[in-house]
Amino acid sequence: MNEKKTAERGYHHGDLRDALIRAADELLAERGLEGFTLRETARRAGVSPAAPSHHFGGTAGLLTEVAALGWAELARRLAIAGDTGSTAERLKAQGVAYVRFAVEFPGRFHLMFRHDMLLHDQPSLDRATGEAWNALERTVRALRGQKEGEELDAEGEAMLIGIWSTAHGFAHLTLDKKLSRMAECGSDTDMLDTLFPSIIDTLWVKRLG
Amino acid sequence: MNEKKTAERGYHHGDLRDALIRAADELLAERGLEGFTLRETARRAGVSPAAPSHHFGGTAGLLTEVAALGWAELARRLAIAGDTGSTAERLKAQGVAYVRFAVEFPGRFHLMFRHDMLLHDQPSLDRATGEAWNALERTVRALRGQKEGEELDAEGEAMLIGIWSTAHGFAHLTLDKKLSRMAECGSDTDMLDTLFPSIIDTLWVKRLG
DNA sequence: ATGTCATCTTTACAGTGTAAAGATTATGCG
DNA sequence: CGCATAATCTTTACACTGTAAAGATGACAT
Repeated sequence: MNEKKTAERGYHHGDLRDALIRAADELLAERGLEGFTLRETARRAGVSPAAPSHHFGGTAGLLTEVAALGWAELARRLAIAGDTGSTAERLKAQGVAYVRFAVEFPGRFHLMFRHDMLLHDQPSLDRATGEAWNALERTVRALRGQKEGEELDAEGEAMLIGIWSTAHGFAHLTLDKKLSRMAECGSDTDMLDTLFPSIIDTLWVKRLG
Repeated sequence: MNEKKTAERGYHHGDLRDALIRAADELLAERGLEGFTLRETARRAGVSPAAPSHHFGGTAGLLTEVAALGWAELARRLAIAGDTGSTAERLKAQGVAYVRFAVEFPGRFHLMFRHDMLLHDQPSLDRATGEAWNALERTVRALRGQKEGEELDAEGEAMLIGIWSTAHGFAHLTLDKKLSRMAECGSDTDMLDTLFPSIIDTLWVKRLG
């Protein structure tokens, strides 16, 4: 670990940029987005409160990099989930993977959608977001028997945004503990493993054959 | 308006509790949830920074009352939307009403689901939340031809949480500007009036009617 | 009228993000 | 090698935040 204090380390950390991103991500995992502070991140990296601003311009700059990592990880999982099985099974697997990601990393997940906290001129963020989106689009395209090249038709677009909205809404409602009161499922894993798949079935699979 | 300064008003406001709730709601409407501060709310009500804590215990207590009002307003709109038309049309109308509420009052909407910002032992909040929920449940029950008394069956519950998740996710994605990049719809009203209804159609109406 | 109690203010404290200026070290160039 | 320059990090300072504690005020019942 690179946790030396200033006295023994000197002024130059050597890998501060990455160390700050890691520290921020860990802090997010421990305390959630609302427990995040820039100063605590700096503390964990063993530097002064103003050090992060030099590398990222400010809080938003640092969080944008963390969000980009989150999107990349989500894209990776969606790609894996959309890799095997029938198209209907893939769609369900991707939905489950989406919600699972949100439940496993609530801090990252919330951050990724906080438009007011991120810098949207950052190419790293845009690219990672696009990849996650494409993973879903590929499955819908396959479901509708459309080639990679041609533009998705209106109903395909409705399906794409529809499935995303469903998974996204379910994830948010789960994290905000709005479902625990009405569904007799106890834990969050119950929700993920039984309730959500049954919703996808009811909404999609049963009707697509 | 009850905006007199301390000098001319004296110590007792007379209606401070309600005035603070109104001021908080307006501040939420103007600057969003992230722009909200307790001190600014107090400033607008013309009282000292510590005055609100006496009535609400702290920030969470005040916001809980505002959230309860938000839930009540949402419940009112859902009840109206679920009042006329076929069951399928009612379901669509309630979905649209849900998203419209979110787009019209982003601050309220975000607050209502911020589990970490609200006091959940407050009966006013619980009651208002339950009413909104019931408005949706009534429609799903009608859709499945079930009486008011009997318990909703598994598929009905899946539909209920499914439609809610879809509307909720779509609302969030819209507010976080995640849909504008891919759908060729320009404004948020476009999303509401054309894109979202088409999603509901694709997901529900076409297959139930 | 008088004491009690709710209401609001004042004061204070530990936090926060970040701008500005200073200290230190790496690095490229003669 | 010697040295200017630039990059990196620290220090200091400021305007905020929420809220706890203690003091001031006035309404109200006895």
